[in-house]
Amino acid sequence: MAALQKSIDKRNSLIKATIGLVNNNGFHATPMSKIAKMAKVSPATIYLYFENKQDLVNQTYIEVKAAYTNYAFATYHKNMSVEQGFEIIWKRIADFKLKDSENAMFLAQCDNTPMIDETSRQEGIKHLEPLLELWNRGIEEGIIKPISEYLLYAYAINPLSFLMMSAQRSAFTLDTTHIEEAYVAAWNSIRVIK
Amino acid sequence: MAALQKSIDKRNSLIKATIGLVNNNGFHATPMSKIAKMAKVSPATIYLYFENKQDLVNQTYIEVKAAYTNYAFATYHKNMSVEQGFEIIWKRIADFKLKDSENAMFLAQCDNTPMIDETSRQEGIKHLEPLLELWNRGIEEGIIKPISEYLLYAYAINPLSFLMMSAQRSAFTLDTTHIEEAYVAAWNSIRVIK
DNA sequence: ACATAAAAAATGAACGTTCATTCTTTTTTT
DNA sequence: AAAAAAAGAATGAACGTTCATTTTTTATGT
Repeated sequence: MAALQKSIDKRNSLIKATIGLVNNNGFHATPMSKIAKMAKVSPATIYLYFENKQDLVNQTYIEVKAAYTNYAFATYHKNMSVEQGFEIIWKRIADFKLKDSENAMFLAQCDNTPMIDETSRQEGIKHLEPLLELWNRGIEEGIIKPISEYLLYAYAINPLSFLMMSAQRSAFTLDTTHIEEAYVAAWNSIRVIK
Repeated sequence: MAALQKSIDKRNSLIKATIGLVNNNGFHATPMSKIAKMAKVSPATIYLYFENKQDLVNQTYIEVKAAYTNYAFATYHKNMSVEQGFEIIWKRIADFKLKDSENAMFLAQCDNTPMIDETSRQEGIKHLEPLLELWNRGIEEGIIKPISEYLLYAYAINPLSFLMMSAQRSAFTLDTTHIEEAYVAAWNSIRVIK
């Protein structure tokens, strides 16, 4: 195998191990030694790919966040109507959180703890631009309530994280009916009701 | 001062120190030595009040959760209409999260990490009974959508946590206008729209 | 093609530090 | 004076990171 590919594989397996262990134990309860063991690598090798533990988790965060937003916006185009655009993006996000719940859980933990550097967090937010643009367009067209983007996000998108966490932790199982109901609730919370 | 009162004070200041330090640094990055220092107590003394670090944080969680739900349901009575009841509880919760953001942040972090024992988490959930009862009544009366309590919570209550965290972390400031807008969004997401 | 030497990558063991917890002594209360 | 509470110092384990060596890869000359 080409040396470059081997390097990429090793880095990927380190990132994957980090996600798995942090999900189960939290940042500070996952030692580098365990990450190394899970990735089948020596602890010292991690430091060839990452500066230190903080750098490893920052890079993991940015990478997972990029994969998430790529997936979310993959089928969206700027010439769609606001309703269409919102439904498509919302359902892609739901899809990601259901199917790729390992990654989704990791993002949720990062977004709710002081685990990630502030700069890396900012970097992650940047990727959400298309959604903010869509909302602004919706507000201009009188379709979406003229409220802060924080409120829009809180009611339209974030509840999906909560649902995913509930499904992970309790006996609650998220099926397609729930997703449709959740979509209706999301849309009703942010649209202008006449 | 009475010895009993002194004991209570010492325990309270340990719990307060725990909340402050965990909020800023996370569970595993707050050493017992720092908690002791902030509470003006010897590290050894902590072990007279709590079994170990995990027990300290579990008890802190349960105590804060109880204060939260007490506040949330203080002005609610079972003979209120569903609309009234929901508005009153919702706004009390908003009030708590705004005014007592230290405690609210602590709960948010506990609820989004593997920091708390599963049993303590369950214990915390119990206190929400009155709200679940209200929702069931709302569903029976055809006022609230007949969907899972997880969905109701995700759209009606949890967004407030997200908003509080955003306000803490970014330049975003939550004022009374936002709260009213958020309340309308919450209600529209869970009520039956005719 | 192949042997070989230089370079790079990877390793396991070791280091210094930090932490939760305990032990022994001192202080405070009864 | 006895008992209880509190203290600071000590302990052992675990951690992130680095160091000295070994293994693997790459480049070179035949």
